[in-house]
Amino acid sequence: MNNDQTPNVSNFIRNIVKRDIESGKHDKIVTRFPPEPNGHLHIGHAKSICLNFGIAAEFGGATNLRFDDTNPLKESEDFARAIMHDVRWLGFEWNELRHASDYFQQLYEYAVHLISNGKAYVDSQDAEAMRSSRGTLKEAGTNSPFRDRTVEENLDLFERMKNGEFADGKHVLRARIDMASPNMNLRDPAIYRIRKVSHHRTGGQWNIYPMYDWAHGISDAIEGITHSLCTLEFEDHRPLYDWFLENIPAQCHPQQIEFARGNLDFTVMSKRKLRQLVEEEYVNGWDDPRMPTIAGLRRRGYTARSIRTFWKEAGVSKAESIIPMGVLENAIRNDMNENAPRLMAVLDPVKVVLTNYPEGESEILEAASHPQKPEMGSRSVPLGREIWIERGDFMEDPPRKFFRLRPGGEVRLRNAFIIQCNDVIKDSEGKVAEIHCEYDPDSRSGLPGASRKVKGTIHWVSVAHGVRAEIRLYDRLFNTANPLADKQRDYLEFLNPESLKIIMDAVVEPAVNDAQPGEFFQFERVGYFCVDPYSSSSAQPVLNRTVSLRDSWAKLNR
RNA sequence: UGGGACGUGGCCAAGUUGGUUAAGGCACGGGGUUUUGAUCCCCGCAUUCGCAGGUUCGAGUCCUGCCGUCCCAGCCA
Repeated sequence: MNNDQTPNVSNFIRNIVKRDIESGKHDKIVTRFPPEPNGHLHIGHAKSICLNFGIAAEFGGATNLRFDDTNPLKESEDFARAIMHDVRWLGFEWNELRHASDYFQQLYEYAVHLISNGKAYVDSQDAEAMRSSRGTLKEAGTNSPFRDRTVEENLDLFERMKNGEFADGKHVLRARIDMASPNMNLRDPAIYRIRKVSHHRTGGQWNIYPMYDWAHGISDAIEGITHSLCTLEFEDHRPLYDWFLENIPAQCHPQQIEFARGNLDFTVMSKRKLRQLVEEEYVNGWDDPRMPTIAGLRRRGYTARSIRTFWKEAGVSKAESIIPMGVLENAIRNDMNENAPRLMAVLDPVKVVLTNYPEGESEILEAASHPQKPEMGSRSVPLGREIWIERGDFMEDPPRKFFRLRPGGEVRLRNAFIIQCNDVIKDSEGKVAEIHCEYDPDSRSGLPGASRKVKGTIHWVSVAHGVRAEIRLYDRLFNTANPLADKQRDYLEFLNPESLKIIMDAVVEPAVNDAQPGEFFQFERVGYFCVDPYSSSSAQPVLNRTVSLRDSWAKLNR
């Protein structure tokens, strides 16, 4: 239920694909995931990845990874590498790796074809003139004075654009469609612009670069894509997508289908904003565990499976929606609950002395790695006369229904003994410094005396054996559900100042020393944590909190 | 009367060409098990599908009108 066994939910795209296969329109489907290599992938891209790769896999088709690298000003090989890594990490392998830039020559030839048929022309207006003659949403645009150049002149000019004879912005190639169209995309859209800059893959080979609309559909056609899935904002571009393919000798005509992006609350998802958070150092890089990027989620401890399951359960539709962060958190909890070995860690330690425990002695207890899965084995947990417990697990004057330790009260130490509190030692400020308890030797886990009913069970770590660790407590990046809702205020004002709390003196049971970077655990009664892949060392383990456990006690006290 | 789309319980979302009682998940409420106040297991949770009319023996599914929300005026993708 919390793995890839989750049944596929029916959605309108799957229905279209299914129908196309049953009707024989296609006997094999081909999809593509087409990121622009100008930033890192985020959880929203994961939806598209899961959809494109998932649906092709389900129907025995193939999916290409294609970089939409038509704007050399913004793109880089570094981003491309990071994207490939993230796609693979998510668990998908592409059929072929392609680039829009692989098709630059073909795209150019098709443009010449368009010009030759009088369907495109070189416009020499400047950007400002083009903008003002485009009209408005309610008024038609006006034709460019260059719209009726001869085919020969257009051909000549376009070739010279390609050859680098003109400066950036001097001319642009436009499709000749309809300046009065109610659809702004059809008002003679630009298809080539001059950019005398080096491209990360084609170098200085080109002085002109195709626009998205021109490059995308043709790339789809070249690759034999059957279903070109994209987000809702491209709905208005579909008539243009189709117009282009109808006006070139394309070998196939893919169907563009739009679906709603996936949004999450308490975060932002635009590449521009994520880049700002990184560049202005509101976070520590693209892979900061608070970021909704794939890299951030990975470092936070999210598994690829949990992300896949999350999107599978969220479904795909055309209705714009914002999914609560709690749903994503629930996905990783389910995965971790199933697969995370259990350990004990004390985040806010207070010392307990077992006064009837022999001085200088200790013992090794065996504790199951998972309460419901004996096959996951066990680990050794040392216990001595002094242990750390959570400060919050003791109260001198507790409220009703407090099941933990109190003066005179009994509590079970997880995997160990039942103890009873006899004395409380305080420091000069009245803060609890030490709690004195007696333990019941007959109540050790596994012994008959352990079956005694005790209201509460708390976790603990031996003072003599515990390992000091740095623990990073991550919380939501923003303190409001929709940081963009308030148009008067900048979204940065809603950054949660408590999104990261660092605890330097937490204590973890020694089994943590065997942990590898990236490995995850449940710290019982606390939450799910993973070993930070970069900062952690055996001398000073660093653990990131992925997500806390559900806490109905805390909820009750809210 | 610019154009394009969307509107099913708190949040997602399924609803085959109109046909008996509107899936499922999350959240929420109640109960049980439990050496994690975790997990797990039961039970409950829309007489109603943005609103108003209409067609029909029968409509969330068809028609008309209205309301609300989102997208489009980059030589970005």
